[in-house]
Amino acid sequence: MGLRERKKLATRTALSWAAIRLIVERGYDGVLVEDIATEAGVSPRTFNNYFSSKAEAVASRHLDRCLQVVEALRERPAGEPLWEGINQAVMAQFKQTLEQFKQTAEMADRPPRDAEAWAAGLRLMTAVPAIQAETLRASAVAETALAAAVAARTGTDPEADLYPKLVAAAVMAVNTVTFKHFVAVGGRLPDMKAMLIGALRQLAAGLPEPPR
Amino acid sequence: MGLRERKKLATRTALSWAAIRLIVERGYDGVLVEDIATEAGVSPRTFNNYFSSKAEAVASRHLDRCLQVVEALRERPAGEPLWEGINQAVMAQFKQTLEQFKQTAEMADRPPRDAEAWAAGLRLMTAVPAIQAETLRASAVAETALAAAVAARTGTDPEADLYPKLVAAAVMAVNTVTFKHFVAVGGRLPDMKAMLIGALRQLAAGLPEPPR
DNA sequence: GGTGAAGGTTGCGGGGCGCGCATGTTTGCC
DNA sequence: GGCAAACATGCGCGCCCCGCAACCTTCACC
Repeated sequence: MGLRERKKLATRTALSWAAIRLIVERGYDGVLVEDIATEAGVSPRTFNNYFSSKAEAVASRHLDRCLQVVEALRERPAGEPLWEGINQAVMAQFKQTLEQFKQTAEMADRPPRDAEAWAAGLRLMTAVPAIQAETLRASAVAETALAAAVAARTGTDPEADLYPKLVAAAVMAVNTVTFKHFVAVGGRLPDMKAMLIGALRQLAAGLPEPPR
Repeated sequence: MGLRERKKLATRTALSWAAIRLIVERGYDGVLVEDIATEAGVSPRTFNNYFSSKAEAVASRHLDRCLQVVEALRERPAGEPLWEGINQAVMAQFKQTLEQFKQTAEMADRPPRDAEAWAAGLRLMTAVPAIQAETLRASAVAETALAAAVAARTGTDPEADLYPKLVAAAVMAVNTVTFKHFVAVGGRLPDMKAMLIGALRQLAAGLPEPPR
């Protein structure tokens, strides 16, 4: 990867993190595009070369995370059963989310005792309609890619067949629900891993009636 | 329902239809909020008393449709199996969507031969990022309501239990996929009904591997 | 029916946003 | 080393969204 592309990626990431940090701290309306650009060390005009709105900048991290799941699935051994591969891909990315979460807190230069304030800000941020909308759109984009990966793995047609789309939608749904819960509990995860696995298993097995 | 509320609802609906009609005809950027307001017979300022963006006005019809599914499920007899109720609720609303679709075309005052132009406009409209995002958010809102309905029906906890959320997410996913296909084929529906039912059945039964 | 309170609509004004365009600067390639 | 493409930036404009204040309609209670 050339210098050019690396720089672009760095700028993009910096803008996205800056947007998240500032908005978590000051609230969505308390942050101008100008602030984000300044924080990332570029001009305000440049912000809109990368993102077409504040919300998109925020959701961009989410999009990247989701696309990594797709990447992970594509790299699982070909002979592996579909749902085993999905399990592994999702779990791998889940661990990485934890890393990122810690990084975020560190990047915000916060002592651990402010963790609750950070979590509260996160909750507030995810409650903003525009951010919800853009985050969901990111999920939808990733879902399409995931469906393609599932189709490739199961030998189905990504356009004509319903199965890969259904699987993709179901997996993304689990991802979304889990992420919401993650934010709701403020980043502390009691048995979230088990929850993720359990949800995926339920999906694969079907949902005829509530467990137990 | 008093006169006041009826008027409000009428204005809201009129604004939403006007937004859809104009945008399908002229494209998203070819329509100003002012145009929509004029079309609906209110002042531009009033538009933003009902919707906080053009995209939200468009998605509002989708939201209403989704919430009707929830309503329909709530009105199914209590003893009925969950997935039977879901099937009926979804199918009932699907029929209504057809009605609405015809109505839309009629409201646009178009002879049937312009159906392709209308469909093309629709496709264009649904490709606009802001509209995609807002539509997905509407789905998410409805999903929450659906989860609550499922919880009520299955005696599970809408907050703590994962099952109702998973069911809701899965059903909404089917709805979304179907709607996309609906738009993709331009409103002509070969065996979409069977497709819907089949998808719902697959979900209930589980997705361990592709059918056949 | 009359009347006050609540709820809606509208015009005005302003800050912010998103983007097209033109210009200067950096990167990649030969 | 030099050229072309890609990128960052400044400028400017039109639109959007919303707060505010004034006016008008509906509703409930008398």
